[in-house]
Amino acid sequence: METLRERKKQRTREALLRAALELFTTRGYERTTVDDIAEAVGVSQRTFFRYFAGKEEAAFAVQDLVEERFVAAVRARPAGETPLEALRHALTEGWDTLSEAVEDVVPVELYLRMYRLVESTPALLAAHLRRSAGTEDRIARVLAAREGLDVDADPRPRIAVAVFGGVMRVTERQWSLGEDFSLDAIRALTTAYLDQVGPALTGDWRPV
Amino acid sequence: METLRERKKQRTREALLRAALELFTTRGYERTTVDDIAEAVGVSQRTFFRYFAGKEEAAFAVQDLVEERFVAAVRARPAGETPLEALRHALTEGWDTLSEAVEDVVPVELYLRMYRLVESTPALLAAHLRRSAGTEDRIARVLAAREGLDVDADPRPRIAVAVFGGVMRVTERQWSLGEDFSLDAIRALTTAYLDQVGPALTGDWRPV
DNA sequence: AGGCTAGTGACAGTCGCTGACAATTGACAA
DNA sequence: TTGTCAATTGTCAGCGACTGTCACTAGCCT
Repeated sequence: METLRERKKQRTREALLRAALELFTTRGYERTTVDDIAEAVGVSQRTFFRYFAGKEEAAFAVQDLVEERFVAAVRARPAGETPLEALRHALTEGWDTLSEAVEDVVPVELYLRMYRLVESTPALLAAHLRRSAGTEDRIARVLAAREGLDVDADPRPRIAVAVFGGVMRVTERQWSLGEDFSLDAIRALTTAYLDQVGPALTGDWRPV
Repeated sequence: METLRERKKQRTREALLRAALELFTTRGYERTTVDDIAEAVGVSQRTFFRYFAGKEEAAFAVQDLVEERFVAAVRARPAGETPLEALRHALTEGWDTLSEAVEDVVPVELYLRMYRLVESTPALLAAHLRRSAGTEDRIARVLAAREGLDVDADPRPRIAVAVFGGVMRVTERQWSLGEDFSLDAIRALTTAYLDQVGPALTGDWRPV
């Protein structure tokens, strides 16, 4: 029971988002102007900026959704799990249900193409890393709360999350450089790399 | 035995850099225009862009130097050390000799003020994280070479560096939020946090 | 039906940044 | 010294991201 106005706004936003991602992933991020996006949807440039604070925000609108789900998933993990277990399970669980969640907004395939584009576009990579830092901060707070610690007094929550996040970034990069751009591929890579944290911190890196 | 032209260029670049950092740290990064910097030095805006690719490059010119030294330090570490030992020692060694290295270009105090500004300026933080990612990549290659591994086949070098880098970012953040902005403070924080990696990855976070 | 207001377009302006061209200034040989 | 060449710089024009302003239109509500 929503008003016509709201439906119209929703549709405009969705059209802008989809057009933006489509243009970004085909033509490239830098080579896509805001005017291009606005024109593709048939609105003025000014209207684009009323829906998105900038190109960047449009580029990460879906990613926002995904990360929000991840934070929620961590929060929902049973208290019996250790922090790292909670992170890991929340993550794999997130991959499992990602398709349905994303598909509500844009085709998953478009999201994955965008995800790859981020790695190869310096401006987007920078934005992504900064946003990840923000998400990591929130997760550190969740973990600290789970364990009854003060996140500002005890560095362990932040460090654990930073380590986890670091591995995820390596994973993303490797995935985007590979040839299998499926969800299964990134899921497999994720677990494989998380298993390598222990060995990586060990002194002896005997060739495998 | 350098020509007058070269000396003049050197002085212009130095003046631009110093003016930029001074303005950034007093007025703020976003609130400083390139015209401001150029005018402070008495050159045209176009000339600024002939010395620096953009505001960002000026902001990180000193940091470039510092990171370059760090990479070199890692490369110079004795082969007997484990990868993590090498990183840690290169880092603390870097702090020890930072003043002399930086002071050749700008006052250390200015550099440290800039370093703090990065944490509180989203645009700079994003740029910093992207640049750090680049540095981490280079270090991963150095470590892989040290251990005779293929950095693209074995994920351990990248993971180890990502973990190390993650801890460093947490350290930087905490330092910039604290009250002691001395080099000693950041050095102490660095070693303290690195010692927390083990405990942070452990399951039980019993309140201290 | 008519007033109210959210949403939009049109316009002007700022700032980062780039290309092109002309003017200047140091380098170097005659 | 002077003239030539090349490097450095300033000026100007223009693009793209983004913002403020204001008038206008279209949905909402009585």
